[in-house]
Amino acid sequence: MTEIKAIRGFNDILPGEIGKWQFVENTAREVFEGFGFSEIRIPILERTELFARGIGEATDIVEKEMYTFTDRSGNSLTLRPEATASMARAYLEHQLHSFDPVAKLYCIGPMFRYERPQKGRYRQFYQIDAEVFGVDNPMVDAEVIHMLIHFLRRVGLERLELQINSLGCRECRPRYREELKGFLTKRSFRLCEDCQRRLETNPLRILDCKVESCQEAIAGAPKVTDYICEQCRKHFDRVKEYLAMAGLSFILNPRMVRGLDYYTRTAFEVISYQLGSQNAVTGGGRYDNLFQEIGGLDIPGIGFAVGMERLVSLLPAGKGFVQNPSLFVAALGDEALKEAYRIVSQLHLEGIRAELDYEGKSLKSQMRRADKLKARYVLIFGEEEFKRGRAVLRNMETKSQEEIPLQGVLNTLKKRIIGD
RNA sequence: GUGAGUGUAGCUCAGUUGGAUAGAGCACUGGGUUGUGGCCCCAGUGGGCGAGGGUUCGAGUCCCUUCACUCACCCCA
Repeated sequence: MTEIKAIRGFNDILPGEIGKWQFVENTAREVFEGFGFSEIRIPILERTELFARGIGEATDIVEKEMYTFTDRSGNSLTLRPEATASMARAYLEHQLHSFDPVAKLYCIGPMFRYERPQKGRYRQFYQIDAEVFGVDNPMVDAEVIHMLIHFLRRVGLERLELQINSLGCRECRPRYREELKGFLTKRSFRLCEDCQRRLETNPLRILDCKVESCQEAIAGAPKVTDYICEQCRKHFDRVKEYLAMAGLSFILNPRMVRGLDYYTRTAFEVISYQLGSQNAVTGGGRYDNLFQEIGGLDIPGIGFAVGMERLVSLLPAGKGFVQNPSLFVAALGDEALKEAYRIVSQLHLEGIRAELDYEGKSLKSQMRRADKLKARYVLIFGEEEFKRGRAVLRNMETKSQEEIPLQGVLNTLKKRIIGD
């Protein structure tokens, strides 16, 4: 029998680290709700077409990274590679705009992309998504970014860098694209192999190529922000203004490019230099064309996705996320063990973490286990005391112990455990 | 999809120019204290060296193939 292991890029999150995940999720819920967002849960499977149209046929995600299969009735389905398209679909399908044109939604859950795993990148990975549909006012751009930064601070992350850029709209971006292409074509002999190809497929991507010779070739290249139209320029100026009003500092990165087709105007990323090569903890932006691609209505949107495993990996180690038992009951002898079981069961009903040894091992080994589990108290429940109607309660930290009567043990224990 | 690195007990690793029953520390179990933890001491369980093939009298050590993991590229959270 060969051992069955989890498939490539799919990881288990074990009890030792789950505390961090719960902490991050709880903080996100609290912060986002405070900013007026509501949770939405969407399916993990969608019709392939939703992503193909929403994200863009020519993107890497759609071209080579989707988990797509045909179900038993012949429909092409895809495990969601991101949440935004599904959230937009849900918004349209249930006509949420008829309740209020502005919808502030967030969603937490796994995404799937068939990529080669590496540090900070897995085939199943978790994202926290927040989106605002229905407003294109720059004030919302700033508000969303403000919420994001506030969330990251609440989670305890320091030394992060907020980068912003404007990608222009469908009117002005093509102009810039041509301009850039023209500039780079003259210097194409200095570009790496990948960038030679990108010159045709996606010239903007060349801007953040890491190859040195490419960086040199890019020097002096036209900047997006110099080519965007009047409306886009105004929009971007207001975003910066509102960000400043919120007291946020940011770095303008005219070379930041987003890989999904639907992004327009504001784009942003939060970078950590403590991560590996995949250093974006979160990324997002405005997408005023997405809705038209998938449904027809002209609804603007803006949002971001936080990469949970990247975020969790930045959290300080330890920090009391592990839950330890409050009480360990060490019983000796069958009768005492039965009584111990009764007591522990009662404590569980009160929500008190209590453990006992089921195997009837020696007191020494039970004490060892209690110590290993870092139990605060041990109730020693031997046959002698049991006959006398008493038990010994030991405080594992102070090493002091006292004899308590069996009558009313539950109350005594509750008082001791909850009391301090 | 491409490239590089790694693959020996649950974990971290050591295994000399291929040589005799594969090691250490930690962890685990038991004992030293016939009913008491974390330190210490003693003992024990546990792998046949990712898998398959080859070279050889003999391979964890050499060659080939394959798989897995890691990091990086592409791209993204």
